[in-house]
Amino acid sequence: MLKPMRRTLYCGNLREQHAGQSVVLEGWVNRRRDLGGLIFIDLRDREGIVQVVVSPDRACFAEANKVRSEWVVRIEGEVRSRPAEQTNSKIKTGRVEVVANRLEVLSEARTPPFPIDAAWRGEEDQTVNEEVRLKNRVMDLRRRRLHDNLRLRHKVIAAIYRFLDQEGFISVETPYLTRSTPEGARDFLVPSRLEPGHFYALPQSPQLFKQMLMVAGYDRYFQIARCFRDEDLRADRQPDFTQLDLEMSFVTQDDLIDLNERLAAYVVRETTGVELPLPFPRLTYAEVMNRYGSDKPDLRFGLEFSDVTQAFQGGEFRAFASAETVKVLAVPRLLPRKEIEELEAIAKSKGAAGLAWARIENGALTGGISKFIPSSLREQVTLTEGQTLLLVAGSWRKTVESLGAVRLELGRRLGLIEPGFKFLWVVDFPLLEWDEDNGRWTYMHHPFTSPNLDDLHLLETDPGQVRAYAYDFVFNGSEAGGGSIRIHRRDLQERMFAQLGIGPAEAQEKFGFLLEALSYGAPPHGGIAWGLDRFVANLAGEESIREVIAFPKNKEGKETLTGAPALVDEGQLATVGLVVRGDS
RNA sequence: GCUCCGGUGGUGUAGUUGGUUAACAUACCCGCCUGUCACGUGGGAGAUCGCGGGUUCAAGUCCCGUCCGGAGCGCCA
Repeated sequence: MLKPMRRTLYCGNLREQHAGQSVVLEGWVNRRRDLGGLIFIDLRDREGIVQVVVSPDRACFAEANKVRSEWVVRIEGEVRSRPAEQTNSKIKTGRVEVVANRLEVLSEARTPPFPIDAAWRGEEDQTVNEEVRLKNRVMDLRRRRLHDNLRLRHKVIAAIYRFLDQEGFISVETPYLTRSTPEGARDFLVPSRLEPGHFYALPQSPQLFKQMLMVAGYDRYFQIARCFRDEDLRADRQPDFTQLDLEMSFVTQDDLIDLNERLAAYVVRETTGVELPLPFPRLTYAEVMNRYGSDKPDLRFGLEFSDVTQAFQGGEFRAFASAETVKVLAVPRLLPRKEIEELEAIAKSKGAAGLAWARIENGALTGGISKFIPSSLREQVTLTEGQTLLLVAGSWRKTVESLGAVRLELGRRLGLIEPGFKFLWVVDFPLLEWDEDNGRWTYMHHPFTSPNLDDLHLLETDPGQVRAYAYDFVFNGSEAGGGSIRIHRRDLQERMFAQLGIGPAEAQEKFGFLLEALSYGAPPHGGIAWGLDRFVANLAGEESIREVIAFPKNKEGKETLTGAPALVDEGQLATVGLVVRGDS
């Protein structure tokens, strides 16, 4: 009986300093190269790969002959420095190799459905259809890309804990089985067995619990919290996702912004080594909408709009003469007609009536609406040779949002997006916005957001003018977080509910527990929630948050690996008092 | 619910104005090979082109429908 071997270190951690040592390695066969009289095995574990040499004079040569990709083996051998001409600079262990004395197959493996090995040996992974990847997620997770992303995610979370602990924060867990509050997003419901016909809801965020923790005096709370929203998915949206949720008492908006940008800078430094200049730019909602047409502008490129409403006002170009807003984007290229039409389709999808254009060629405006462009336009925009002007006119909101979508598309198409991390704060959001469909005012952030006290007197008389103490945290054009100072006085919270059309009875029924908490001495407080998945995806340079989530759902909300959602048997349904209608 | 894009051996791709045996790389299987590191080399197997229908002498290719996937719109306090 051979004496049992135990792993001595990770394959990927072998270095020249280990030369001469006997080691035991356990891992997967990344690749096998059979030269006939000599076999090389690249052995892999989570830390990387190392080359193992098996020569024909060893008893284990026959075993090494059988081994295939992704088999799990244990190897005992001796570390040896490689001669200079035999080193491999593409891998960190490339200056050493392990001469095998013993090789034991721990598991055989089927041929993998797609290549696993490339990135581990320093090459680029082949792109594989995401459907295939998700169905074979275990094998996909075995690839280096996912290893790197999930470890980055861990490092981000660990850094968050270190920083917030240092700053005196306490992490508290709040429940996942909660009460449905049918405001905002659609809830996931969980039927109750003990009370058939009644339902829990999975939390869309820990919002109300953290506010109650503030009333209870915890002062500084945070949680890495899973949140659930039953809405359609996107590249940056999953039905269950992770927030960094935090809340502080006796603070102002500036205190929160300061703490959070220091946290962001710390996390980015600790995980990537990049130093973010502080403070981050702070732009008002009105500014970002007017200049970039988005409340989450991507500042990795310029291409700002100019307002030319005045120049066209009352002029001969009827479509623009009486428009509430006219905005122009001066694109530093002569765009072909076809491209302008594609951009127009984007503008129209965001509600623009059209996308007007003109080119500046040979010192003159030509094409499109060039003959209608008043000379006074030059007072707002600097025109230079080789530009294409793109113009939208209409209501303020539709104009800026549609031109904002065009700006973003141009940033991508023209390759204007600079590498790096661009953060900013968007502040002074409106408290309320008019809901066309329901003919009433609705909250922009959530109903617990405090109005800016300077605007409080307008709450009933001119609600649209009231600014909120609300702030969004934007990272490379994605909303990485959002927060607000909350209402901490019961009377103001009731006023707010009234303004939202939530009567006293309804307020009591749905939010009585919050109102009661507020009546027992609530401190001024505020907080923020970061979209952790988006934050990590941006750090990793990934387009989709599915790349930083181990077991994500696909576009249809299905988890194809295990097959969720799935039917359940009638007995299970009966237990919770449910019957599924055949027609649904 | 809507718009757009895609679906060809295990994987990644090519496939022209419709034309004969659906091509290439890689992976896989079997040989040969003692310094490779995407080893090399010789051979082999592997796709009814997502599915159904239509047009045509002839469809991977054109048309219609449908399924699956992705990007976006709506939606997401």
